[in-house]
Amino acid sequence: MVKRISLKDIAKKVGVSTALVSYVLNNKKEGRISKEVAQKIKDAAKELNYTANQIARSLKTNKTFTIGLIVSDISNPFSSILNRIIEDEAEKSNYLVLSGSSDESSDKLWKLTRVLQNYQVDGFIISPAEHSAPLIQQLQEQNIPFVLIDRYFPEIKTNYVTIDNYKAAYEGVKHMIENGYRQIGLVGLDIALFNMQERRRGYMDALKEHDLPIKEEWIKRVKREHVKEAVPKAIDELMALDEPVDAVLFTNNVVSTQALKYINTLPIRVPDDLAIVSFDESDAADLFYAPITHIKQPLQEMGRLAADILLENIAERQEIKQVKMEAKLIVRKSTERKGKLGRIL
Amino acid sequence: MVKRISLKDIAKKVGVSTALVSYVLNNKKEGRISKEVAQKIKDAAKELNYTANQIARSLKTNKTFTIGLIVSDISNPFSSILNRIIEDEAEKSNYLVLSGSSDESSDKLWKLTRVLQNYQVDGFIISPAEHSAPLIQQLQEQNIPFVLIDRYFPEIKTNYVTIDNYKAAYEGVKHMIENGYRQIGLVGLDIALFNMQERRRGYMDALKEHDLPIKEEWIKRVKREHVKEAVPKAIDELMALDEPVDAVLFTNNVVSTQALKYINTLPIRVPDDLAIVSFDESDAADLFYAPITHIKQPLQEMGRLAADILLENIAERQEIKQVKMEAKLIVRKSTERKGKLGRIL
DNA sequence: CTGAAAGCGCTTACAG
DNA sequence: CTGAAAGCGCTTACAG
Repeated sequence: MVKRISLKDIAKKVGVSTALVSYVLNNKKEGRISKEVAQKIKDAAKELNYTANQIARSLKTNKTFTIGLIVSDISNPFSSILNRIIEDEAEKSNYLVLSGSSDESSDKLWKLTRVLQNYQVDGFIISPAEHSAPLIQQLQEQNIPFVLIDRYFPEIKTNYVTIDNYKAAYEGVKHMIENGYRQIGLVGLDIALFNMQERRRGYMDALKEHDLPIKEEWIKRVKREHVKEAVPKAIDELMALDEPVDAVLFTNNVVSTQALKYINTLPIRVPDDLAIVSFDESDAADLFYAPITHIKQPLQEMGRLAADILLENIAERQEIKQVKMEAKLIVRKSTERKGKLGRIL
Repeated sequence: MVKRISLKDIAKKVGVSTALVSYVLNNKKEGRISKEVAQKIKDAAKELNYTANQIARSLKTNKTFTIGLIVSDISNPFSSILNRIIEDEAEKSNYLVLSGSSDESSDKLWKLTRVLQNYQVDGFIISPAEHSAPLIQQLQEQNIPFVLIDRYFPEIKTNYVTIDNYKAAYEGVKHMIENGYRQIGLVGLDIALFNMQERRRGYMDALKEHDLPIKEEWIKRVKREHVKEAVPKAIDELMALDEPVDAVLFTNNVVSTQALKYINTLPIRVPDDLAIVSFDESDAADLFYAPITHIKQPLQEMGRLAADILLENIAERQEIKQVKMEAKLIVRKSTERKGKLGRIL
């Protein structure tokens, strides 16, 4: 490495103190420093190609201009898109994003927050793993600025930005009911998170309020680590019932993508044999032979708002903000009115 | 924020110097410190829940245990998967990843390296933007440890990990020729990068060596900023020629996904009317009604190797390593032998 | 208008 | 076996 230029180098070159150099370069005490000296310092800095050592500055100021982003898996499109949005929003305020993946493990989440705290990040945006309520509670007690995104714990009073998962699921199921489907199943992740519970609750209430039966065997939960095998199995089971489902709600994008890939290989037709609504946009949902009706989360708004709330809280402690946005049901071919295709063919 | 515990707090509590605490907690001078004192210090650290301030440590040691990852767009699955792989590999050596997106702008790339250098990252993994050769050259001259990934500049001697893009494209096109396709087009990004050139060269050589004509109007380059409109337009043009193509190579995953979505809406059938080979895996390629034959890059190996090379270079300057891996052609329905389907139907 | 000095929280060469 | 001291590169309250 070439030796970095420090304040001292500039001070020596110009023949002033490092203090003066610091003031000038940070535009402090403007007007109280002679224009002439200030210009000399600025010229020297430019000439030497000086940039401040952010580490030294951070040690002194106790501020790093970094935020930690922790999601379940940064390679999941849902997360990587959020990452990019947050990166762009943070950049406007000269913040940098340090990201990490918890793999849905509260243990790993704990470690990550610990490591990132050692790096003195100014705050966190977290999509918490299951069973991580105690950790989140602890962060809250430590008065560390953070915003939860996508997921939150209703029993802990924290900042969060999410969608109304109950309503989103309810609307999706209601839409299928209105289009003539009656045996509606659900396939989701076997994760003890409030947003998943809410999606299930929305599903069940939609059925209930339309006087449709709720059957335990229509509700499938697959383990995150075994999505590849468990999703096909779940679908096979749903279709092999005495009373098979004629529609299904996928409550997660990973499940949905896996399911679509499998269904694509089966002799069942969508929507004739099976209508589908899934959470989240995806290339898979777009490219399935019958484009999938899906619940679109306002990622752009969510990411930006989460970043903004965090940055405000870093600047000055704010009141707790809890934001539930509306998801949008994008209706497409996978839920076309039951019987319609049949009649045409 | 709750006040962080420092070395001083522990030193005071135990009644020793901060130096001793530092030695014990870092397992330096083992055996030369009395077991009894060492234990006391460790107990106190645990009790006070001490973790080292990485910023202070970095200032002193000139080492941050962070690496900067700069790609074109971190929300592109190709990049976000690499990000995750690199994150996991780096974590094994207690490194953290700071990532950023250059948006294919050498200017933004320059800014990002600058900012990340101010944060004293120990090294970089970069997928360079077009026209960024001078910047890369400069990094090299500054003796900053870095590894290029996916893309590199043949005129600059740097570490890199990539695939043999020439061969990958050549094999893909050869495969289509062998399956009976003769009018083979190419749609790629209008980017002045060596890997894109190599893919075009592989495409052209495959045609040449099989005595097939190369027509300028069969080669389409679309602007990255206008993929959504430009890809459909390119495909329309290819199909509207007096001598339309009967096969096409998509040299980039973004182009390919966009193209598949559009082709899905057209009355042309794949592979009967149009055979397709595309670079990179994707859900879109999997879910297209005729699963797409594609060129699979060994992302796992590339990401890990890039991280390993970087970490070795951070530890101690190494000889320059230039790695070209083999991509794998995954043959599927989109390139089924020409006429085969026709005969069966 | 400018500078000397303290201090952020560590590490480490040196001395005893 | 242990500690005093210097120093990493900044910022800033204070003094003049």
